[in-house]
Amino acid sequence: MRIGELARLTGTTPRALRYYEEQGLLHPQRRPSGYREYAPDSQHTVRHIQLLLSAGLNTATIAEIVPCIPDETTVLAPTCQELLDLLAEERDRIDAQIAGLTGAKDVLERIMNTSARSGEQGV
DNA sequence: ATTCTTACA
DNA sequence: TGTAAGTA
Repeated sequence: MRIGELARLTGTTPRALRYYEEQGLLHPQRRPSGYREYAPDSQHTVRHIQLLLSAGLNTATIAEIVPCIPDETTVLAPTCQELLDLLAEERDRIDAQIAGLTGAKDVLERIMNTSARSGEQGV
């Protein structure tokens, strides 16, 4: 199938699919016309990419994960140990972000509580 | 009508 | 990521 159909089937845009390819996430064949030719199962690959993207992983990391997925039917069945290690790192990264955001939120709340008592000098 | 590449108010 | 331009 060509880029337009794959985009329609996966709810993305041709633009995004070309970007994925540029990032080494997809490797469609080329027709003599120069048009990209996608395998029918690339549809599942794109879904996996979108899932990982929504988890906040960057394209470089996703490029390492995608080849670890056996059949395109499975929903990210962690096969290789490599994949599990990468996911563990991402989990830690997210925990770190949560800690950072929680800290930022606390700062704002302290400022708000101070301002609430009008007149006092905040922070 | 679609896709391709390149480039950017 | 959208979009415009100029092709194939």
